[in-house]
Amino acid sequence: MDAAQIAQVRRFNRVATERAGALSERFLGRRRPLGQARLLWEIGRDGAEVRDLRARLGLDSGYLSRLLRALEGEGLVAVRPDAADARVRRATLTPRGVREWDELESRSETLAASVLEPLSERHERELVSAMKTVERLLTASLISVAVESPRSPAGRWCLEQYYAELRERFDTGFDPATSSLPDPGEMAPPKGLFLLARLRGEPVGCGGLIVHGEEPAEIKRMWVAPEVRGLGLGRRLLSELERKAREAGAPATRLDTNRNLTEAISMYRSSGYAEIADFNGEPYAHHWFEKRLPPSD
Amino acid sequence: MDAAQIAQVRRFNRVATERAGALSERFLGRRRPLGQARLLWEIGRDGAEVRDLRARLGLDSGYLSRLLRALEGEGLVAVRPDAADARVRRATLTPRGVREWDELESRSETLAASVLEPLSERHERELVSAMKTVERLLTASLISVAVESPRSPAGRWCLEQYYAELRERFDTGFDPATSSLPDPGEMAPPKGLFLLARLRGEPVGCGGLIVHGEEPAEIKRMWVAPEVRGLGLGRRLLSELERKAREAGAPATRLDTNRNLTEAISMYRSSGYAEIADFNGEPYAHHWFEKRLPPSD
DNA sequence: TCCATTCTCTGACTAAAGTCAGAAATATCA
DNA sequence: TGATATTTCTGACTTTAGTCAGAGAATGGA
Repeated sequence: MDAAQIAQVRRFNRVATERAGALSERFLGRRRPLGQARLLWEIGRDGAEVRDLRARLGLDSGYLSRLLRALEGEGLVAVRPDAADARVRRATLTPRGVREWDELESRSETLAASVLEPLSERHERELVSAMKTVERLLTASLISVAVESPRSPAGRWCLEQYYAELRERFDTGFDPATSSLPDPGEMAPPKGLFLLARLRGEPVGCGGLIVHGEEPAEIKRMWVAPEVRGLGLGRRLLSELERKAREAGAPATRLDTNRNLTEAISMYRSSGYAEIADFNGEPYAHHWFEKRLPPSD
Repeated sequence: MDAAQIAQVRRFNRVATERAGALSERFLGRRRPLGQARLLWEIGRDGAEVRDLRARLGLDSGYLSRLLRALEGEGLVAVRPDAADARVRRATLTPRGVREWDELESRSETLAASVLEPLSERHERELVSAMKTVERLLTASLISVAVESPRSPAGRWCLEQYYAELRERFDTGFDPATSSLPDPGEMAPPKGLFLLARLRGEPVGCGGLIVHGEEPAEIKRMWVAPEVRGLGLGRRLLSELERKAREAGAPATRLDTNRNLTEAISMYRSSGYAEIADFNGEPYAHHWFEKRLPPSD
């Protein structure tokens, strides 16, 4: 990452912000304040719970309440208590609100079209394909990886997804109880740790590490959500776990895997893992890998 | 331009705006209001005239004045009358203001670096190159083309740039008086028209058309500023002029050019122009071209 | 020299956005 | 059942952003 690359990112930010400015003018184009327009948009055709809106837009509850009253006053929105939990309230669009929403939608579409309109067909295709790349990789860079507890709701959810995928992909199905997989508690200090990847707050991947003192550390339960595959998250989790293992003084990392997880196997090989003999007797595994770690400094 | 392309542009807008949001938080990160921070940034290390700031930021003069007073009050900015014209005032940063500006600069750099930081080297290169493409083509799509008077300040400026370039590139130099180039007045209704291309308000290209009734119309003084070459503006101007000629009932468009303007010649050829005999006796020309126009409907 | 124009500033506003401290209703759990 | 937490709402604010009219100084051109 050199200065020229950073300068390019900054130039890009400037131009993209200029265009994004046009986007908020799309909202401002209506005579409605931006805050109200954004809220109307966020409620959407299907409606939304007020607490969700608060979280998504990051608004103060008092302020949000007032915005809702304003939209209600204009006959665009109706707010009713939730059937299941009467503390929670749901906002839905009235027929007039839906018309207004459609109008915003169509403005947004017109704006997008106006970006392509002045370009020749060749440049148009070139721009769309570059935008696709930028969107994909910008999304990748929005993913944060941090140590969390495997017992947290997000941690449990990822592990559940992981098991479900194994059940589906292994020839024999998969039952966590039969596997020699460690108890979640093992992936917590002092014996190990658990990394969780999040995109916009939602969990999208995980990976566990178990440290065995001077022996090689074990990498377990690496999982990446299907919607973010191909963005390099697997490799990122892997190298982060290796770093943590090195910091803990492990001379190497080891892992096992099933023959059906072909992408994982090729990622391990290309990340410097060499196949070794069965070291843990895991009944679901067909391959065992190890990577020597350079000493931490 | 199909629905899938438009959808991609919208997805891109969403993600890029999300990142751009981080950008305004960079400003908000300081405890200073966004408006003040933007102004401080825009004044820059070299200072700026107040009227320029007003134009660049698009602010009301009263509002700008108050923002300047606020920054002055904090000891970040000094405003002094311009030496040449005492109506104009220049804003410059005080040493403290420079420190503040450097802080914003470094925040912006850190933000840009944080976009690349989570990516592998391969993805990093891929992202930077896609950003470059997006920036280039988004800039192209920000260029507006409109009919203006060739006598307007912007029109004159473009023509002057055009002449200067011919002087430089023609083997024989160039003197508008010797050329059979038309008087600017001819490129105005009813005999013709003049197109001017602008990027963020600044003129970046032009092209004139002279209509000869039922005879082929003539295209004259096509010029594209060096900094926006390669973005398809020449072709855009050309096809717009052809459209105007067709609307005026011309059966064809004609033009002449000098042998040294090789990019122009190849653009004419690839746009459907065929070489014809000298039709106007222009002393500086070596090639004459014509393109038949399908009748307008 | 006078008149129109340019440029900046001040005073007097408004609207939008956001904050904070409770109150009230409902749900959850020991 | 009671204590605690969650969710939304209202009232009473502040700050930011922006508009508009007009004053006053300086300039440029007839």
